[in-house]
Amino acid sequence: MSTMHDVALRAGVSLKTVSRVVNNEPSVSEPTRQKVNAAIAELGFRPNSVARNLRTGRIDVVGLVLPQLSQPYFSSLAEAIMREAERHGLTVLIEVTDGDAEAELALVREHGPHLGGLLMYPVGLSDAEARTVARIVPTVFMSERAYDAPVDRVAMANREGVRALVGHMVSLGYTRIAALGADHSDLPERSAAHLRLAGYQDGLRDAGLPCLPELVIDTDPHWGRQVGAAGIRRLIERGVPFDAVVAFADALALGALPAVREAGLRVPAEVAVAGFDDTDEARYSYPSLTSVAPGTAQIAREALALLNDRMTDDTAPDAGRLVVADFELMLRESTVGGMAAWGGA
Amino acid sequence: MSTMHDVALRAGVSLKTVSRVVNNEPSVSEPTRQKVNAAIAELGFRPNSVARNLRTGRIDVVGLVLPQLSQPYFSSLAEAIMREAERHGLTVLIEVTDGDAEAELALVREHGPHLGGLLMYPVGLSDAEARTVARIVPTVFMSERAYDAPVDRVAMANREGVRALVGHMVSLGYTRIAALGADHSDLPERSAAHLRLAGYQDGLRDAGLPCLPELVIDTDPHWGRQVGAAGIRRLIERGVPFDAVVAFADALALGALPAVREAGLRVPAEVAVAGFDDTDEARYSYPSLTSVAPGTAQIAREALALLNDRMTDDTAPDAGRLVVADFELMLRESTVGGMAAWGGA
DNA sequence: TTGTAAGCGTTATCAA
DNA sequence: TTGATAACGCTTACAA
Repeated sequence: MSTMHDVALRAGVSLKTVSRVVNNEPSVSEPTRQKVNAAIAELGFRPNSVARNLRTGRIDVVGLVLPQLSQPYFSSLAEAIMREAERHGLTVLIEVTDGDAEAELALVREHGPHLGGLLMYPVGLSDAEARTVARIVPTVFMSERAYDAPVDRVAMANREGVRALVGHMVSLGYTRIAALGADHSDLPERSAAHLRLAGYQDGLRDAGLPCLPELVIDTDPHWGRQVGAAGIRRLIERGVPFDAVVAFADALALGALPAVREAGLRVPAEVAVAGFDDTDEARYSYPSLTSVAPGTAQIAREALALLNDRMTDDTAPDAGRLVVADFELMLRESTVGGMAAWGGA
Repeated sequence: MSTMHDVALRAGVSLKTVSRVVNNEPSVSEPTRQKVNAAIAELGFRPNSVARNLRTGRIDVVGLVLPQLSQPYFSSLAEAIMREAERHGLTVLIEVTDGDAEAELALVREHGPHLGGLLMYPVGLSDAEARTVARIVPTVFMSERAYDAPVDRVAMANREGVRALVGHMVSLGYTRIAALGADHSDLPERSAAHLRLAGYQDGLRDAGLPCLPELVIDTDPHWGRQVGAAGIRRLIERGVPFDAVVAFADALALGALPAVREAGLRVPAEVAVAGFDDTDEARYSYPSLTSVAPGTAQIAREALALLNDRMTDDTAPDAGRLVVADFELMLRESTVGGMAAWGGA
């Protein structure tokens, strides 16, 4: 690899002048700039970011801490964030914690000091630990739960999204709408469940419908397909009549689909089903699944804007800022019907 | 952040002695080592990897270049590689090309020189470009196509996997087995299709069955669900009788499932279906899908072993090495039947 | 066993 | 507008 020194020699200028050109500093005459650029091109010079980072103390690498990568929501979030980071001239270093609360803090302790910033989807972090993290490195959380810590946070429109989803079902004439994935603990880490349940209640209230406890299905916190299927089976066994299912996650909804079919009910003719997250599986399931798209691209954009702000601007406010991304209702066959997923005519 | 200097001052020793302790060099007396370690602990000192890398010229960061991340195979591959890299003390920097051939080379040109090594899933790279890449940075390809270049490569057992899959179907009594996803071009980038087709033919030959051209379905190179569904519909329209489908990718198979059902055929009673890749969707589809698991964990392990070898050992052979990972047949409902995907009794 | 001095490739300071 | 020189935090000779 050629260095600035080589370029300087070749262009017949000083090291510092090359540095000026590379960094687009203003005070360089046009002829000089051209000479230097020519030398850079001839030598195929690329600035050594390691040396630059050492010197500036600034690091253009931001960490992205996720509980998993092999899960559609996280991998597309990661993709969106990498795309966005590139626009900011930042490189993303992804770290996976497997949802281990201890690993989350350990990882930040280990890598945090040598990162320019941190984007984190925290899972097991306490308020105190969140404060610790923010002290180590400029941080933005992407999380549904609130923290008692001065940390910026980007969240989904959990409540509004489900509320709109319920409204959609009501508009189609469904009235006995079940909620799948509820939680009645006070655990802050179940905030997504709490907010979505609140949205469900809002939606019913909007429509003047009662909120019937027997239609609210608590489930295991691990929102997988089996959990969704089990929830619906319980509902059916109890003999509770229902004509729609608002699942708090696509995976729950995708488990609900076969469970509904098992009972001999057609989707959406007899029972409408919808989820949350707008994962690929929702788009391609059979029937395709109506879902709330949480605005991943916007989440990425806002998260990087907030982080960049904290990384560059010392006047960033002390208190944590909260940005809630817009949602979008993706209407598909599981509520509005239509042709089969792969149906020709 | 405290530096070695601070630690040295605190421990009352020289900079170099601290360096010795940090790097576990032998010639340090036990008392000194303890003093230094105490100081390190008190100050919470972490060696600055940027400075270290600059000085040593060695970089403990390896690039991972993938066409996508938001696709199950790639995100689980990435996860496996990160896990494995950690065992080698390496950090993984993921880069996504969106399958753009130009972006692949540009990315390597841009970041390659400042990476310790490179793991790449090439898509549009020519032989010449592959040689260029390998000249820039120690590289291991994870790819089904062979390159006329001295680059190590880790591949799936494409041919053997499909061969075994056909054998499995034959053992269940299926005899008119269709191949879905074939390609009859000579394009090297379609190697996966070519190898899997060869495996299909092997399997038929093993069983003494003829290879009927009308059962070999060429498809679009983009192995998605719609493509799979379209292929099967064509087969059905032509009135070709078949009792099994070996799809060259899970996505094709997942498209085949509804297409088969559309025709009023039951899976697997009347038509068995299987795929390749063992994605999550295969595991959770309805019915769950028999598939060839390509040994992702092993691919990650071998890829890092080869790369580490090239990064550290100058005696690594000049010629490119090839490692083919073991496959595993994941037998599920779409061939062996059984309870419904989520079925209780 | 321990310490001193030099240098990795860049940017920042200050003077020309 | 340009350039000489120091410095970022660490490791690697080479001495002591």
